[in-house]
Amino acid sequence: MSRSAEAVHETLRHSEGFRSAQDIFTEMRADGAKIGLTTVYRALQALSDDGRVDVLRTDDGESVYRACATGDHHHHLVCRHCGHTVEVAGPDVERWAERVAAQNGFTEITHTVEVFGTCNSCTASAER
Amino acid sequence: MSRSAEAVHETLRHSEGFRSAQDIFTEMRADGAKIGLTTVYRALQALSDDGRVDVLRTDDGESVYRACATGDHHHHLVCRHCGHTVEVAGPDVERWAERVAAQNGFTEITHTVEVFGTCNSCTASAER
DNA sequence: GGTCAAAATGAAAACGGTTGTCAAAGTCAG
DNA sequence: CTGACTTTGACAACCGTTTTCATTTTGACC
Repeated sequence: MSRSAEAVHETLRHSEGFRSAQDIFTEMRADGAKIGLTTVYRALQALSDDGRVDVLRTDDGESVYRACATGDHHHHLVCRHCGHTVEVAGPDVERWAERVAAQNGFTEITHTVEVFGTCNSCTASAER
Repeated sequence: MSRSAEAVHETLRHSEGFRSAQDIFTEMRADGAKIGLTTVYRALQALSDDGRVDVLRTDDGESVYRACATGDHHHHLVCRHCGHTVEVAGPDVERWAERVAAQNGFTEITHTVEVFGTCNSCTASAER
């Protein structure tokens, strides 16, 4: 893994929620890193290939990245306001997916499950 | 709902799986329809706003559309080879999402759940 | 029929995130 | 130090999508 990929990973590890490539690039530059946008994209791709970061697509088609605590399979609970993200395991969902797939003759299952909502503190600040 | 939106909806209704905008546009043109790409995009947007078609993002960021049997909340089981799609209800998943959200103090939940796999007939043709 | 304003249409340009290009810079074993 | 190989980054190209804007169509109302 190249030097800059590590740097990108490091930046990601300090972040709370999902970040876009451009976003990461801007922050790294602001922190004085000498890195190009191309390299950030390459690093993110490499990291996600290695399963070291998770990737999500926003509704407007942007890819967003996050360094997750574990490489194990998990899903995300994302606050749509502040981006705060909780990793959640969902054994029930896995089983459900397997079941409906099998019932319909589908094999080699993969699935995407993401939950969006408003987190505690954002609810609080909205009420204020 | 405008004339061309109906035409797009009709085209979609004849399709088996999820289709991209450009794809739909090409087919309609091939069928002799006089319609512009812009209008197809606008129609798809209107239709999805009305909940008359479902939208998905492919892994490479393309939006794909499908006229679904029901306006009720449901998920999809999509064959990654032929695009064949089955609509599935997932009450268990809904409950799971509600539960993990509540446990973490999240409210106003929405979620995306899509399952990809290889369908019966594609498994068969691969073995042949 | 005719007139007019509002809505719909589509060709082309703009947009924006992402990926490709390619030459320069860095790395490292021998 | 040298040469082979890898990494980097400025910039251009790409591609799906959206915007623009002038033209056409629609549908009231006479």
